[in-house]
Amino acid sequence: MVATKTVLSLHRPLVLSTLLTTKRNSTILLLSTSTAKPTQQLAPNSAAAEAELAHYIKHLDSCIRSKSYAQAKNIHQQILASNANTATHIPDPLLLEKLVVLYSQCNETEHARELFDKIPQPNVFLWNAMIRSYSWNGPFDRAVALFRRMVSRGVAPNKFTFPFVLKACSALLSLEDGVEIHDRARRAGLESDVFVATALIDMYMKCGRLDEPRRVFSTMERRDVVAWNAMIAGFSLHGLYEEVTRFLLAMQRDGIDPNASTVVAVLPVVGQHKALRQGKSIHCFCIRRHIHRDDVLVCTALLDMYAKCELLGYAQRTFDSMRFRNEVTWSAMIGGYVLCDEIAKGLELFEQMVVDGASNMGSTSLACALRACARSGNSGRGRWIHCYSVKFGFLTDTTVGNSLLSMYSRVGSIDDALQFFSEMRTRDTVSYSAVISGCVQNGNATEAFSVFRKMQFTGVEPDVATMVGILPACSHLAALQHGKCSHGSVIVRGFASDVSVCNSLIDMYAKCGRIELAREVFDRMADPDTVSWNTIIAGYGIHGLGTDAVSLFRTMEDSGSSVPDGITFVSLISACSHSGLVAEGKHWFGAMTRKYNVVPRVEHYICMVDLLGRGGLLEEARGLIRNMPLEPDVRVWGALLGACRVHKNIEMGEEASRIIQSAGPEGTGSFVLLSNMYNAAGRFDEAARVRVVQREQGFRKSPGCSWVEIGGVVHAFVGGDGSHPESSSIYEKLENLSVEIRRLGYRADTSFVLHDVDEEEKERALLYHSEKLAIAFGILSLGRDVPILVTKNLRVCGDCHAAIKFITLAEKRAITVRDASRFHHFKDGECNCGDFW
DNA sequence: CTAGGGTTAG
Repeated sequence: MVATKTVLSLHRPLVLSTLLTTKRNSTILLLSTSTAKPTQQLAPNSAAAEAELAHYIKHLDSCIRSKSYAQAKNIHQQILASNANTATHIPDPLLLEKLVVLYSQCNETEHARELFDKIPQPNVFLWNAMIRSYSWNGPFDRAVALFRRMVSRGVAPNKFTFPFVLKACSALLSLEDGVEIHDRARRAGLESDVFVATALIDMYMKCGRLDEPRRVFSTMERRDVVAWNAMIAGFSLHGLYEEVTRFLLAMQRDGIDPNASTVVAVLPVVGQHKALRQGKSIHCFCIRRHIHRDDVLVCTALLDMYAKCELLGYAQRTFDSMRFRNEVTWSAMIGGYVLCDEIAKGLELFEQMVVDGASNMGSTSLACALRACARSGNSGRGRWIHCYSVKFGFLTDTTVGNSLLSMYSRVGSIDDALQFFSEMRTRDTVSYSAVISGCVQNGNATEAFSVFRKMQFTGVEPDVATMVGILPACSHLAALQHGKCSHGSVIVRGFASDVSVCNSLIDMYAKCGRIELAREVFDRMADPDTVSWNTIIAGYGIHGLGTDAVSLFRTMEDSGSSVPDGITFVSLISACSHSGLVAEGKHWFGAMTRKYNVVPRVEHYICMVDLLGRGGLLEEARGLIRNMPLEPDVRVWGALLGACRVHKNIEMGEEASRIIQSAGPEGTGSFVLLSNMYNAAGRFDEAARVRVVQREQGFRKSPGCSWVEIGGVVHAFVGGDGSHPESSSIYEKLENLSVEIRRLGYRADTSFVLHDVDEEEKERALLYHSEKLAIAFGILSLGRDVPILVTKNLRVCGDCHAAIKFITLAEKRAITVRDASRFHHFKDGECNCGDFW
């Protein structure tokens, strides 16, 4: 491009002579006179040059018309290189026009713009070409800016200008610009022009307004397929299945035949609604009209529709029958398998693509395949795709990069995710969000905060998903101050009415011990969805407020707007379980199937076993497992084992643990329980053996850890922790407390100690449990009137539970402990869980 | 026509 510039200016003097003789466009004169220098080379052959140029232009024009862009560019190069006749280097106005059109059509927008800017007074045609180029390739705001400049220069936009600039508005989702341009079109009397009106419909639809398209559509002087398609595509975009079918029928009644684009516009919403019958009839329509045979778009849309309807056989058959496939075809098919949980087949297809469809490989296909890896936990394949992306240059693509981040976090390799994240060249909001939620999912909420801070520092704007990602980090840490801060941020950014954000806020407040604030957020919601109800019900559950959870469920029923799902009943039954409402829980378990058509899944049996087990009905729990229609997995037996441990039923516990052990490595989470069980039974060798097996199989027991937020800073402790700067005073406080509570009647229950050590040692180990450290620090740091909330990642140990009750007496203050199961509100020597947790 | 990050339970 620099070269072009040089050439043009070098030969500028010639322009004058040529133009003076041809007088094609006097404006060029103005351009050139200011910089005109004495010529070193006159143009004796200007007539010949002119002829040659004319020849080139004609050739160029015909190439552009026949869309032979490569050839056209070639001609441009010839003109540039043609030293034989220097006159051909001139910025001839007609040549410039052709070149602007050429490069704008080739989507080399910048190049086109450079040439465009050399034309002092472009005509409408050129403005349109330039605006069109921006509206296709972006930057879209430039199309709008150019439109404005065009208008201010007094050039009247025509019926081609409006569609182009409106397309840019839809890309920008800028309703404001769109409305302004609509106004101009109206004043220009072009509002009901078929092209303009269609573009208006499209723009309004994309910007989320459905009333205006209907109005514009009704005022149109005539409606062609494209206009109908715009309406249908718009409704399809908003998932309005009924409207789509209504317009589809109306269109045919109006004598307009649906075409391939119609079909392509309709099928996504058909798939979305799993309207298989409709989908099949569209398929038939395609066959009748011969519009699907080699149309990649139609076939891909059909394939996708079948996949969304979970008819993978039909999808695959459509896929196989296609003579031509593109990236979308492959991606849709792979994505279909992933959607239907046929992960292995999805990966298989990806492998086939690597062999047979490599030319179609693109970032979307890679993203689909990476999603499959993430879902299957197949980190090997994921890494392979990482390598593939490096090899074939896909790594710079943010979609691929973000998929990799997600894949690594989903398979548990958060370190790899962080490593890759640090190496990424461009990190957008999605990248940050992926890493933040990745950290939280992998249990590292602190890291999530640090990434979040870095994000704000870098100036990448958080969006709704980012906030939904960071709020669980607050929930996890029970970091109320961080949570409130995030809530503030949510309000400032205008996300406060987003349903998912509210759901996360409800969860955050509930888990930070402020159930009343959770309720407030819930009550303010315009229309809570099922997740909202589930979250608030579970919130009451973990606070031991089972009765409130049940009454809330009844309200949900009455409201009728959200239908209870499987998770609702998990939340409800476990709420009953945490409050000892055994009969109530049983009732809802029965009603679940009878009244709500929710098929019990393993999760529900886990809750039931937990409910019965905690209530001491161990036999009944075991009976339930034996009679359950599903295969009980290790988690079910784990729930029984947990109950056996609480109720110290060694025999049944052993039975449960045998079954869990026979399941092999699957029983990861149960290792801890099992080991604790043996420890509680005094069988330290067996307990140790379990831990060895566990280690051999590569499972690390997450260490018991407790934390407390003081002034917005989370202080974490592990058992026997000496790393805290205040350690010496914490231990001193604990020693004093130990004396005090003993005086009040506390006796250590050493059966909770995990190691085979002598009694005195055991007592010391108990004294330094992480929850006690955090509590001691809380007492030291917080004023008497400030409530103490300590969070523990595992269940609070039984000895600590007993000790904390005495501590509330000794210190005359309330203490709240949130463990893996629920909140324990300790006060005046009692706990609201009633020793039932 | 496809595709990247997100909420609820145990």
